[in-house]
Amino acid sequence: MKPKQRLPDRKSKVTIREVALNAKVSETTVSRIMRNEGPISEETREKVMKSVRELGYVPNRIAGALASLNTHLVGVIVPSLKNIVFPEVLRGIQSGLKGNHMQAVISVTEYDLATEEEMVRGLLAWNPVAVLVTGLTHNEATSRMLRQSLGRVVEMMEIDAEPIDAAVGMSHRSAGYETIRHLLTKGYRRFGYVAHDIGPDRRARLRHEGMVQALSEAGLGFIAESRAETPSSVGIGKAMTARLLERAPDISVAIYSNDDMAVGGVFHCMETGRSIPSDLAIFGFNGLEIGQQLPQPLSTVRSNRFLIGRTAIEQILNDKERPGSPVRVDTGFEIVDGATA
Amino acid sequence: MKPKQRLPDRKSKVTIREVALNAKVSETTVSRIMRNEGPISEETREKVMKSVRELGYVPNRIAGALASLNTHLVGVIVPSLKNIVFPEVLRGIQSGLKGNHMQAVISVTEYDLATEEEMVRGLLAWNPVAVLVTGLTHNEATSRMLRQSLGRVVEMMEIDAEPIDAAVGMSHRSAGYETIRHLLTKGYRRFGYVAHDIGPDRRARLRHEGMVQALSEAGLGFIAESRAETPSSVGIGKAMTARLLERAPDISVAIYSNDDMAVGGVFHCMETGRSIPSDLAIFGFNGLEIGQQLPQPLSTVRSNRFLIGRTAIEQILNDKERPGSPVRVDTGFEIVDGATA
DNA sequence: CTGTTAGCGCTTTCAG
DNA sequence: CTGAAAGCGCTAACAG
Repeated sequence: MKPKQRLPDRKSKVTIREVALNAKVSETTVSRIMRNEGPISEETREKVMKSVRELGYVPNRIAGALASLNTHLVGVIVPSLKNIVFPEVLRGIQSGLKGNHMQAVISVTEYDLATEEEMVRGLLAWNPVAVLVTGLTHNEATSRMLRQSLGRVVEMMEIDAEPIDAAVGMSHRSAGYETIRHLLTKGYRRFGYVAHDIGPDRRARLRHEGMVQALSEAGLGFIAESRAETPSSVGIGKAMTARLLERAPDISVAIYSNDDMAVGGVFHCMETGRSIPSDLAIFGFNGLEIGQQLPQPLSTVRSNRFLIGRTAIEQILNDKERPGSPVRVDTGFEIVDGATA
Repeated sequence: MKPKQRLPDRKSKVTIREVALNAKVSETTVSRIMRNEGPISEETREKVMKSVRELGYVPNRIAGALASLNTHLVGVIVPSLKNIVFPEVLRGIQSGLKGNHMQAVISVTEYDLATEEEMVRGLLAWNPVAVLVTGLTHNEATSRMLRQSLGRVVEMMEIDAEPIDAAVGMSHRSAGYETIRHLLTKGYRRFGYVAHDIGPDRRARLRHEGMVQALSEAGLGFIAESRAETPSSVGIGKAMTARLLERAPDISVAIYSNDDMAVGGVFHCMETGRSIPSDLAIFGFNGLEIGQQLPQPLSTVRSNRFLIGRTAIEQILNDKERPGSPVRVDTGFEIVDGATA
């Protein structure tokens, strides 16, 4: 009777201990080699690396993090993945992380501050080196947690208020203000506003405020506004444009809460045979590729999403400690004078 | 001389120890309460929770994970965040994770298998409960690591080959095949193909193979193909369409590697005054919102990205152990008979 | 250049 | 229902 073959136990993890035993060195030495730290003789290194390869050893970062009190984790919280804006921020983050053997733990709030609180609590439990959150508005508990957390905290996207530690983004209020100044210069006087549900979208609200201010300084105001109660999309942009034009057929320019919505406006005009910009001018926000590739490039404001993510990471890489007083980094914006307004 | 005020040390973390001391119970009890596990008297629970709140205790998941040998981490690897497809998969994942107090660690490979290897190694070091990777093709080292890893492994997006543990997605080869069958039924005979750089995009290649097969069975083939050497985008779709039409002005339908490219094709036709579909029919892949909102809804194949992410998570939630033999879950696809072909 | 000794903060038996 | 003891796998001093 043949003895049962002893299969290698899939569950038997190989730890630093096995490697050390196998290579006949101490665990410390193996640890040093795995982290490229401290002086190691070439001979020892090779001997150890041989064992590492033979055994297929993968260091356990959990244990490492606990011992060194340093996770190389960055927590990231974005409100949505629904339009391409936040994935672009994430791309910036990933690009900044690359080569720093740091890892991103990503959570999505769906624009809900209570969810944000939950996500922040969950992230902080992993002792991340830094937490990158979206926006400067949080609920009480979230703010407290972030303030008291040990690592860095970067609030992304906007810089219109005082951050906890650092903010990287642009002034949405100015963007709104400059949008109107730009359109006034071009001679527009009859303004309409088309938006998605901007209740939870503070930055869209700030832009709107900036617009209203600039309009009011010029003795004007929006003739009509049409706001949806759903998140932004091209379809909603179409629908809200139709509604706006019903209410106020005589407006000359429609400003949109963002490019997705504005593209919907463009499509609506195409479908109803309106000429852009003579029958209706259209102005968006973000500067997405799709808008720039339309037969008539969309007039809009370019926000630098990738740069925001990238810069946020650079902030935390440049300085592991919080600055004496909160820092704001302006990644700017740019009016894109397209063909639709 | 006043004694220097003793500020609460921001760096002094509050651990389970402090809570236990403060509440005059053992650490074990605090641990049980924090995890809602085991029988605890109401009295004790309240006493402890009071201390927890007072001290602002946040359990350290690193330590917890090390002790319990269970992180509630799910590693996710996607090739790109550049178009909206993978963010939609991520949304599905996040939606499935919600309420399971699990967290996603996300990495991006930029369609590079060596980068993927690095990312997989990095992720496995955190002992995730599961790893969700994109596609069924990996390099040798990656495959080995995934096979030997302790947790579940779900390969997302395609099911055209044998997975390591489980695959969730659709058959891209069939999608390509069915696309041609559909267009043949509609009477098209003169086919062109427009693509982004599909070298690293195995799924686009599989679709192409399926198309070529169906064409060949009908005694046909692509009259012309125009492929870029860059990732997909609306702009590239425009440019490649122009190039295709130069080479073969007489094709009747252009099939695109995906919707982004196809939308570029639509815009090109608008700009050059071609009628769709009479002058040129256009067919995409993915079923993105933008395509469906065009003045003429795009004819395309709907892939269920959100569902793929969602289902991948459900797989690992349903069964913590790997199935006896690899499982394939088909999330299907659907021909969208739009107005462009 | 290498090893020894203590933990990191929590969970898990196993006893009461 | 509660607690004591023994680690999880690794790293950080500190010696040699």
